[in-house]
Amino acid sequence: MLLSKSAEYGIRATLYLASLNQDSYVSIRAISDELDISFHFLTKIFQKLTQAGLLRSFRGPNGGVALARPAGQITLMDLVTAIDGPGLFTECVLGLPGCGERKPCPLHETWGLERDRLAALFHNTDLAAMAADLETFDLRLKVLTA
Amino acid sequence: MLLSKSAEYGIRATLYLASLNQDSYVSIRAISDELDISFHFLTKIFQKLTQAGLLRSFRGPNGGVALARPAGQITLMDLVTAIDGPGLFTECVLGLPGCGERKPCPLHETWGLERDRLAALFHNTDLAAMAADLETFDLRLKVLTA
DNA sequence: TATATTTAGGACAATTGAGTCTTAAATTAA
DNA sequence: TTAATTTAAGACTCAATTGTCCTAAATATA
Repeated sequence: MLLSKSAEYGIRATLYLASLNQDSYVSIRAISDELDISFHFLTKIFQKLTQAGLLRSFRGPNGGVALARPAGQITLMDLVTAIDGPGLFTECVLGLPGCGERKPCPLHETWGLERDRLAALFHNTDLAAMAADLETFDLRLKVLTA
Repeated sequence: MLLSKSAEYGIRATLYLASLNQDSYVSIRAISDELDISFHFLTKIFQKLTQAGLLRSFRGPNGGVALARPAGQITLMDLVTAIDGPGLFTECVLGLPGCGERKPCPLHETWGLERDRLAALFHNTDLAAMAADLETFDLRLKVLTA
């Protein structure tokens, strides 16, 4: 359980939105249908991303959501921290509230290195790169229908 | 949320047990008191570890729990998988059930490398090494009392 | 203006994780 | 045998996450 369900859905759906490469708004219903994610649940997740300034939204006919910036300027880190908060990259892996340089827990150093790598990975992976991989390698965003 | 609360508690408590370096059984009550972990909750966690063969337990006066093997032969990986299951090291980071080499999700390759590093870290860190660090660097297992 | 469309947002239900409590079973010692 | 100690195990409560539903607000179009 590295990411919450909300974060998983949010990443998949936003990446799908980016891959459409569309100028106009895309309705949440269309995305939730395509990716088999609950429409209402996805709406809430997108609201978070909109409030975080990662998406734009528009109500009414032909409304929907759109990336607020070019896909190359929205990173996995942006999405994860907007949805799950920064905890994964800041908190002690043993859950000790006061863990830090002064009084580290036994995993502080060793996990710190790994956590920084993970943070760098999330920071250096943007929607444009992922969308390009989607095309190049025929990757997928939804479970295969049986 | 890399690890569950149960896993956090389980690691802390088992490491504390190892650090005592005691031949006889140590009562769960003594450990839960020392680390400020709910006694009943910790009992459940230790039951899992006992059933997984990582701990021995003994009922009655002078009973308690003890490591089932030398501390050098119990790894973080043992503890985490016994408590949280293997999901962290096996499941798709986007939660796609069928994600694999044949039809990978966009993060499959990049997360796979990081996940393997994490798995290696957990696999290569054992209780003896951590207990030694505890002494050497005066690290801590419990929150500081105000 | 009236109607249809679509996001916003709150209330609510279901599920899971976290934590508590009680009783049973095993063991020791008086 | 009796009483005290301690883990085992199940029932139960509480809280957070996940998921559903309904109404309001904004917008476009007829």
